[in-house]
Amino acid sequence: MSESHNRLSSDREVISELTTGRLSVYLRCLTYLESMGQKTISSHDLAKRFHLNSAQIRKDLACFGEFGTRGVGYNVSQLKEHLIRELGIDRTRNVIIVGAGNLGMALADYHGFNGNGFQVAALIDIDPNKVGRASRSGIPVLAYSEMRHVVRERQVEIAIIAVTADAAQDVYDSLAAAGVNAVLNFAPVQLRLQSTVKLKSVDLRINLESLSFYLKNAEDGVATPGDE
Amino acid sequence: MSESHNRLSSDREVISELTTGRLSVYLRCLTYLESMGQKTISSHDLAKRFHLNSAQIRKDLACFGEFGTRGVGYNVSQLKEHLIRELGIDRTRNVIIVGAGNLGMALADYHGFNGNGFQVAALIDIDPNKVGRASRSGIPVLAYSEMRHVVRERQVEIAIIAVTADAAQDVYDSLAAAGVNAVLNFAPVQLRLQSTVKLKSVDLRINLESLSFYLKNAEDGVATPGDE
DNA sequence: GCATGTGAATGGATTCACAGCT
DNA sequence: AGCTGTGAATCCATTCACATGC
Repeated sequence: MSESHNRLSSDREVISELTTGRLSVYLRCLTYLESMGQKTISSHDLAKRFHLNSAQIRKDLACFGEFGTRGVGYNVSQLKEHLIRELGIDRTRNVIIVGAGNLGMALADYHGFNGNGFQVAALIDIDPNKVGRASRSGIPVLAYSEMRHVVRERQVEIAIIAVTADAAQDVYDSLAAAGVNAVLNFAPVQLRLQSTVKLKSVDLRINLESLSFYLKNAEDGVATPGDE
Repeated sequence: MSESHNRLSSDREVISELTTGRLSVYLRCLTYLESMGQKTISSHDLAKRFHLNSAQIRKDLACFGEFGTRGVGYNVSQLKEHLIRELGIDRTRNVIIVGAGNLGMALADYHGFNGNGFQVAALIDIDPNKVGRASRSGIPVLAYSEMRHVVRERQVEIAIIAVTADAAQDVYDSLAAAGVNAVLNFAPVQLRLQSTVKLKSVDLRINLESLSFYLKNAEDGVATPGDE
C-alpha cells in the first residue's frame, strides 16, 4: 500500500497541534459514518461536513502514509482504526483529577473522559472532608498525600488540574515529580513548564472574554464572524 | 499622546482571536502586578512572565493606539483599564447556561463566570425534575420553554451550551432565534453556524486525545514539548 | 472520470532589527 | 541608556492546482 513510503518509524515529521486537533474531529466523524453504515468517504465529502478544505484533510491524513484509494476515497472503518492507533487511544490511559470541587467532580463523571481510551482512576483533594467520598458515578476522592502512590500504583499517565489558580503551580510540579507527563489544566494561570510534562490549558475565562470582545465590536459595527 | 494616531472609530483593523486571547492573559497579569503595587512594566518584563516575545506584546498592544512611554514602559493601571474597556468587560454581561447537568451546574458556580464583567442569570433544562431547583450558589434552573423569555427579560448576551452532543445543534439554533449572539459550546460536536451568532467551542475530548497523541509519540521517542 | 497525494503559491502570524522618542 | 512602535524578514499553515493512479 505504501510502497513509496518505506519510512522508518523515527523519521516521521513533526505534526502540529492544529493537525492533531483535526484528527480527533475526523475520528469522531468517521465513527458516526461507520455507525450509519457508510463504507467509504472522499476528502471532499468530509470537508463539506466541517468548514474545511479538502486539500487540508488529505494533507492531514497523508502524514501517516497513504490511506486513500484514488478515484474512490477512504475506507471509513479502516481509516477510523488507523486514527485510533495514531492518536494512541487504542489502549486505555488512566487519568486522575486533582481538585474535587464542583468542576473536578463534574469532569470525573464526564462521559468523554470515561471509555474509548481513557479511564478516570481517582479524584484527589486536600480537604479532609472530601476525602473518602466519591463522585456520583463512584470515582473515589483520595488524599493529596496519596497522589504519588496512586500515580505509580495505577499507572496514571494524564492528570487534570481543577484546583484554584493559586494552588495550580504546586499541583503541577507535584504531578511532574510523581511521574505524570501529560496535564490538562483548568486553572486560570500561566504555569511555569517542566520539560518532561506536556501541558494543555483550557481557560474558560479567556473564552468568555473573547466572546465579550466580539460583542463589543459587533455593537460598534465591526464584522468578525466565524468559529473557534 | 496619540497625536499621530487620529483614527476614526471605525477604521480599526481586524484583530485575530490569537491576539484577543493574549490580551486576556495580559489583563490577568496586569491585575496581579497592580495588586503587588507595581506602577510600570516593560514589554520585555511582561514577555518574561509568559513564554512570549516582547515584540509580539508591543504589536498586540499597539492595535489600539500608543500606550507606552519610550524609555519607561507601560503604566500598569492605565493599561489594565484600557484592556478592560477594549475587551468589553467594563460593564456586566448576562449569561445563561443551557443544560443543568454536572457540567452546567459546575460552570454556574465557577468563579470566573461571576463578577468582573459576567453574571450567570440562570440555568436552563428540559428535565422537569431539575426545573425549580438551583445551583449551590443559588442560580435557578428554569424550563427550556422559558429560554426565549429569559433572554429578552434579562438581556442575556452570552449562552453556554452544556447539553449532550445530540441536543446541541437544536439548542444553538434556538439560542440564535432567541437573540443571543455569542455562544460558548462544550458539547463535542461540529455545529452548523448561524451568521449572527459568534461561536467558541471548548472540546474536552479533543484536548485529552491530543495529550494521548503526545504520550504515544513520547513513547516512540518523538520530541514535542511546549504548551497549548 | 474521479479522487488522492503533493509541490508550489498564498496568506497569516511571529520575530527581527532598528529608527525614533523620553 | 532604555524602551516603544513598526517595516522587513521569517516561519508556519492553508489553499491551489495538477500529476498520478484507480
